[in-house]
Amino acid sequence: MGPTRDPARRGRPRSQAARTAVLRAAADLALDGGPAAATVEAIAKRAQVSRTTIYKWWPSAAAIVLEGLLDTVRDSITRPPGSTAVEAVTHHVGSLNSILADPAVGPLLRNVIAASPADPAIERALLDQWITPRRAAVAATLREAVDRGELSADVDIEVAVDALVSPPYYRLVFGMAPLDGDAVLRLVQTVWQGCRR
Amino acid sequence: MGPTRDPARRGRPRSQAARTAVLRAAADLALDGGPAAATVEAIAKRAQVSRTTIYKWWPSAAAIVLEGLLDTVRDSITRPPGSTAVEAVTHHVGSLNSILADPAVGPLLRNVIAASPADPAIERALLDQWITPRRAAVAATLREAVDRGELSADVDIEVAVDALVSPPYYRLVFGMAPLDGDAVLRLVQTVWQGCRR
Amino acid sequence: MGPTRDPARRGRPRSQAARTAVLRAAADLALDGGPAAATVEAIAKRAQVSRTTIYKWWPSAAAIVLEGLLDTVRDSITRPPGSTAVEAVTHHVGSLNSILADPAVGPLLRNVIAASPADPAIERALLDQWITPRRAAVAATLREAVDRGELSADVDIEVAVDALVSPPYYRLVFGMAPLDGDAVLRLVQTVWQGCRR
Amino acid sequence: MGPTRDPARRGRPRSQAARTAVLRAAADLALDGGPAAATVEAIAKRAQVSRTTIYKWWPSAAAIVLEGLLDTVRDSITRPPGSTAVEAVTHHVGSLNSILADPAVGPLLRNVIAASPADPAIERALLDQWITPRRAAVAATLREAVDRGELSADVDIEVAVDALVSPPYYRLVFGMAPLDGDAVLRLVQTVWQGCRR
DNA sequence: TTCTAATCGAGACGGTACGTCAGGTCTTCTC
DNA sequence: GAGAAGACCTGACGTACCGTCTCGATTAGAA
Repeated sequence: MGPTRDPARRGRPRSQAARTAVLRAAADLALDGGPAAATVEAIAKRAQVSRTTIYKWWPSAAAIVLEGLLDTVRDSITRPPGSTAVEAVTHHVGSLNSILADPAVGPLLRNVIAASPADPAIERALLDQWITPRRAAVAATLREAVDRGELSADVDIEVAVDALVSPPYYRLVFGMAPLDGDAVLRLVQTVWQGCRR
Repeated sequence: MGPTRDPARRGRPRSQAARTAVLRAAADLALDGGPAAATVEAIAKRAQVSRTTIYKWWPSAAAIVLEGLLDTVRDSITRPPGSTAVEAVTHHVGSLNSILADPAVGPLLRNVIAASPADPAIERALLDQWITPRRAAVAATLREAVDRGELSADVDIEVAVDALVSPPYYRLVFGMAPLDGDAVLRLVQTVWQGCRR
Repeated sequence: MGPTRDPARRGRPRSQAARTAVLRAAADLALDGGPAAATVEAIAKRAQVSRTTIYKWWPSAAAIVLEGLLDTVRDSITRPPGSTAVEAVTHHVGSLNSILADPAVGPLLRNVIAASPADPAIERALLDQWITPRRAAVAATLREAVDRGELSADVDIEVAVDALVSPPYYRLVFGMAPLDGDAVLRLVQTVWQGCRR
Repeated sequence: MGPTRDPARRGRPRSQAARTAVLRAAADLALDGGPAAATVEAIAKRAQVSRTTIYKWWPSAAAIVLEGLLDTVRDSITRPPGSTAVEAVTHHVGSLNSILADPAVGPLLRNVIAASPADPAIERALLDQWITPRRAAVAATLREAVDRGELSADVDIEVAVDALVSPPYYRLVFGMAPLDGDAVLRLVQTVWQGCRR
């Protein structure tokens, strides 16, 4: 209930310019050069920031890319006001697919996913800050539909969520062409129908 | 009409012992140690094979792991004799899920997937030798069901395949718990129902 | 008008301990093992210094040996005070011969000479920092003797220098026994006499 | 005095074509590329000969270069008929200097010298087949002059030989310009005069 | 103002793995 | 039996990044 800002922060404050320069540089390098290009060394050089500073604030290059990623897609889980359950799901899967298909985002996420098996911290962050919230949003909508009787009571929500959201990731991680808008519609429709009886 | 043996193989023949030792070592290292442990250096040491020999036959550590992987799951795309279409699909998705959930296989595939964004050759091989044949098998079965009128004529086969096969991969790459047998059944059922009308 | 200390030296200062350890290790290895033993790898190991640090400061193993060599014989070109020209020349050739005959120096120089045809930088350094200053010292003394009328005016200084200094090198590079003190005396005497008329 | 050819040599005889091709290739490579270029690997490739064959007949690349060198300068120790001692010495030193100054020979010898500290066999061969015969020829001539009273009886033959022959080598191994004809004359004259009294 | 504390930039350092090159040794087939 | 072809192990190369470590320079609030 008191003021949350720390009143006793002495010393030189953290440079916001350095932070954004680093995030920007990491994204740029990763986008044209792949994961191999986004090394701490290269990021430091491009961001005009010393390596020491980077190591002070981030544990790895992948962590930088992930932080930049989460920054850009913050608040991307939305539900159109007044929408029905099926509309909401369609909107969610559609915007998820759009994000992953975005050439300025998808490759970055793919890089972070690639870093995750070697780095438990990345794996955790990815689950907690990316996967789980999105699954929860879809699951809530489905549960609502079940409650309203729109969907069968014995639907396995987790399985339904899997069927709805995994295709865009699957296509991303294997470098396949992303789903187009129609395909997303058909996907949702198919699963939705399958959940009615 | 002579025997099949190649008459013109000059020079010392390739050591099969070395090949298998390398594949074995790579798998072992990757399984307990993650992708970071399966370096060419470490593989060479563990397999008692020289680094140069490895570089002669494989372009990277990931390529070794992939080759070992493809070796172990060779001919894993099967269809139970006399099975109906839905049984065949269920069998396929179930065995795919089992493979990915196998603690001696899944992590290896996850590592290879992680290597793919940085290595176009790995990405290609993964698509051509892993993904495409499996998709084709499922797609053929679905098409057969459509032809027989078991499924609606306007089913989008690619979308249906996506919904059926992507969940196991999705759970693998994000380090989530794999689907259990029941979940696989429900997944297939849901999608199958969704494709009937 | 402050002290001579450099005010603008940023970053971690170079480790003198590492430098001397490397020079020492290189000399030791080269002395018992020959040029083949003094690899950068072996030097790094023996000096307890990382290979990268070595590559940061020296371009090759031979360069290290040469630097150590130049360190140990620094200021070895001296002229006894109050000496006549012939005494000075005798002293110079004698001490040159002693250096090359020194089992802790000669083999090192021989190694560096062996490296020179394959490495222009070594060849240059050898000429500029070893050969030329020594030739110049002898040439100056001879020229002085000519000026004083002790030697004939039409002496070819370069040829005389060659005759005086080359034998110790010749014996070193071919692995022959070095000249002893008497032989040096006779050598100088012979050439000196040959230069009087 | 029967035929010198061994009557009991069974199997395929050694290919002379291979031998000369190897010697030629080694010389060519060493001449434009320095010692680093004349590897067994490169020689085999250029000579169109298998590496195995080379290793069968020569112990190292330097040995090949040396053998080629000795082939080309065979019988180069001559004495002009009817020449006086001083003429003979002048001729010898002059032709030695010419050989070392020859751009098709000097660099090869320099390479072999460079290989000698790391290879006792090369060092031995160089002394036995190159240095010693030449020193012996000069020493014999000098001794003859002493016997005839042309030179002082207390001349140190070894020292005199050193002074006469070492300058060309010295200049070769350090990459200095070779002596020209006049310089050779003055060198011999100087030493000769110095040996008279 | 001066002190104190933190950040930042520069750069050296010990490591690990990379991918390559050459050296030798070997095994097999061909002439 | 000589030679060619080629696989193999060994060891060193020079490079790229890693993560850590000194330093000095900078920038703030606190004394």
